[in-house]
Amino acid sequence: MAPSDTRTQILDAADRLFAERGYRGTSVRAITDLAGANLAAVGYHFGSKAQLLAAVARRVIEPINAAQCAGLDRLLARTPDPAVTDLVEAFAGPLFDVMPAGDEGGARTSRLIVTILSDPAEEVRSWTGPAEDTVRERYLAAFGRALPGLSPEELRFRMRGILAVTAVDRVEVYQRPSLACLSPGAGAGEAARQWAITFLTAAMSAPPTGT
Amino acid sequence: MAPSDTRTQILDAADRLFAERGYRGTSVRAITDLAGANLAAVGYHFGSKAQLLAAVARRVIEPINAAQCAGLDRLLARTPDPAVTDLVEAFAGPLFDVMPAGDEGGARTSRLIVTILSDPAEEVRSWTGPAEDTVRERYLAAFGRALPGLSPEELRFRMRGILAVTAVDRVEVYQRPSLACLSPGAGAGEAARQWAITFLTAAMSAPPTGT
DNA sequence: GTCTATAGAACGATAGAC
DNA sequence: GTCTATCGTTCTATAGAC
Repeated sequence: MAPSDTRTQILDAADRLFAERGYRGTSVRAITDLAGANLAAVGYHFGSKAQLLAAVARRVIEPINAAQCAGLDRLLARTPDPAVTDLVEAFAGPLFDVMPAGDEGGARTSRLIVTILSDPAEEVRSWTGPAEDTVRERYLAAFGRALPGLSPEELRFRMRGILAVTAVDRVEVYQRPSLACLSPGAGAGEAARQWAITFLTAAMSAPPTGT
Repeated sequence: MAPSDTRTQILDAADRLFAERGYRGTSVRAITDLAGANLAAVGYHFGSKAQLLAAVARRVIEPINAAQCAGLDRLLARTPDPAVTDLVEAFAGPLFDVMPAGDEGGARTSRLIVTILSDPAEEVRSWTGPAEDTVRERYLAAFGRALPGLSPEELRFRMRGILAVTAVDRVEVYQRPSLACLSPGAGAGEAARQWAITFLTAAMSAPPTGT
């Protein structure tokens, strides 16, 4: 129950190693070594390596979903038809907020998310629940009201664009800091957040593509 | 030398399997089986599994780079300061053109690219050459002239956005066709291409983010 | 250039003592 | 809940015959 629980230690170690080396690139032995636990502890607490990944994925995704949901609720309490820029901020913002450990931690978490989402293995994709789809559908409806005239297909394309821009940006910053062109000091993460909102608000607000 | 060369057969099989299962999820045995070759042939022709990946990566990336480069040359031959939308199309277009095998082949190639780019292993990242950076720098300069007032950092952020949107969109279409919301018939790929140009032109043209 | 055979190492999972 | 020990599998790489 304490935060230094073996189970929690394993989750923390797996979070870090899956992000840094990918799912297949991380052995159970590496995780338990980093966690200071025994090899058999993963089997005992999680059942298998794949179920450990599912637990890690849920732990990182759920707060993001909750924040996205709460943000939309807050907007809708003010007005039934929020502006595009507010929807963008409410949806993309939580992706910049993940992890309290500052810039490196946040980028590592984004790295973890992309690692999970981009792994083709069935094993890696089986953690997903219905909550993510619910949130996305709610935003889809809100964006649809804010952008009448946009076909559902093109709207969905643009929603994917939001995810792509937020996730990939932070991954690159983490993987190749020399290319980041961000001063490593404070504010870099905040700058990227504002750039993303500018970029995505303009993109979402574009007139529908003509036939 | 013939197209049914063992070496080429192995490259084709590796291209497909790396895209479908990732680098670590693909064994050399699976590749040689699909290629109708012997297990030892990979060692003989490429030296190692990692060097085979490098050959696969170069084979798929180089035509894209060449097309991006040629597209920029064509624009610059007309005017020294091309419009943002033309730059977007010249840069992103080749990412939609990859592979002649139609929509499925193109999406699989995009999947391969994302698999390669998102794999954290050093082994997987070592294929890269200086050509990609050169093309990107040339576009960066052209976009910089078309978008004065944008800081180099924000411009670079936006360039990453282009890559993110084009790559992730096609990956999702390939991984989860049920979510694609594209009619599987002809024109789906072309629609996505146009949507991307609309989306990205608006995003790139956004006014600079204020401090 | 192609093949067989195998070395040598790492992996995930688990049985069973404590 | 934690540990040791190990089983059975799979992997890449390569030596050496043809």
